[in-house]
Amino acid sequence: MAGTLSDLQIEVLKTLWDHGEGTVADVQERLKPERDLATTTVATLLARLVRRGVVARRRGEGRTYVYRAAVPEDEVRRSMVGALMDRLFAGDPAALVHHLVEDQDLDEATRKRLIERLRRAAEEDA
Amino acid sequence: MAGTLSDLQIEVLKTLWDHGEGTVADVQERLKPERDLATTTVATLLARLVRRGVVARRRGEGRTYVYRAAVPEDEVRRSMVGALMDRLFAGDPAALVHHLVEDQDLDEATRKRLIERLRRAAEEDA
DNA sequence: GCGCAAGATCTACATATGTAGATCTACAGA
DNA sequence: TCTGTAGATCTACATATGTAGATCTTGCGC
Repeated sequence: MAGTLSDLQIEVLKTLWDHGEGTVADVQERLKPERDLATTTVATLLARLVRRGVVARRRGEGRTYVYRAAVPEDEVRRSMVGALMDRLFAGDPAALVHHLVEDQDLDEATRKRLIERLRRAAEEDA
Repeated sequence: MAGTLSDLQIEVLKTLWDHGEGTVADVQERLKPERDLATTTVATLLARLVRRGVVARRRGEGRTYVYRAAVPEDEVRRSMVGALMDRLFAGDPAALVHHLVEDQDLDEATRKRLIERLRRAAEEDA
């Protein structure tokens, strides 16, 4: 139930998933390396995410609000990967894997590791 | 170089990939089962995609334009899967596969088939 | 040759997003 | 108590998208 989230929105959520809850200033700080946004911009982003229900907030020290993700990372992954599969791979996960191995432009090392992982995944299941 | 494409935009492209080039009317017709859009709406969508460079057009019979995809499906897949991997799986394809097997909500049959495919993919490589 | 209808293009509006200045408010320190 | 300021909220604007009515154009049938 995460709906579609934009790149930036996911980056914001990521800071919350990875570093736990945080104030507007915290989030701004964490995003800094990637994108240097004004404090108000970050505040707006968080406010919108709260309105959407994917982020929640509580009072912290003083008047400050402390934000936290209201949806777990897996759920967002599930929903977004699902959407992508539906749209581009007719909902077939195997097709996506196939694409990963065949068409995605992976360097040799990565490819090797991926195949290895696939083998393991396939085995440890069964 | 496909940038981000919306759901609807992909559906439009899909009609072109799957059925080959077509006029506005054709595309509208093909989209009908999914979304019943006005002719002008489809025309607008196509015009915008042309402006973006992902769709091209040529003159057909009379004054009609015939549209065709200007980017191949794999490229769009590559670019969109790549973006998703970067955003949600730190660019690690193995993590995405892991997610597919572990967290994606697949029914038993699909899961079985997927594992089988993984095994095959892993073997036929190496 | 002429008018009409089919198709192209223009204009328009709502919502979402990226971005941030302008304000408002209330807490901590003088 | 008064006030500066940190932090929250409001307002604003550009672009993208979903959607389609209003026009404009022109090839075709008569």
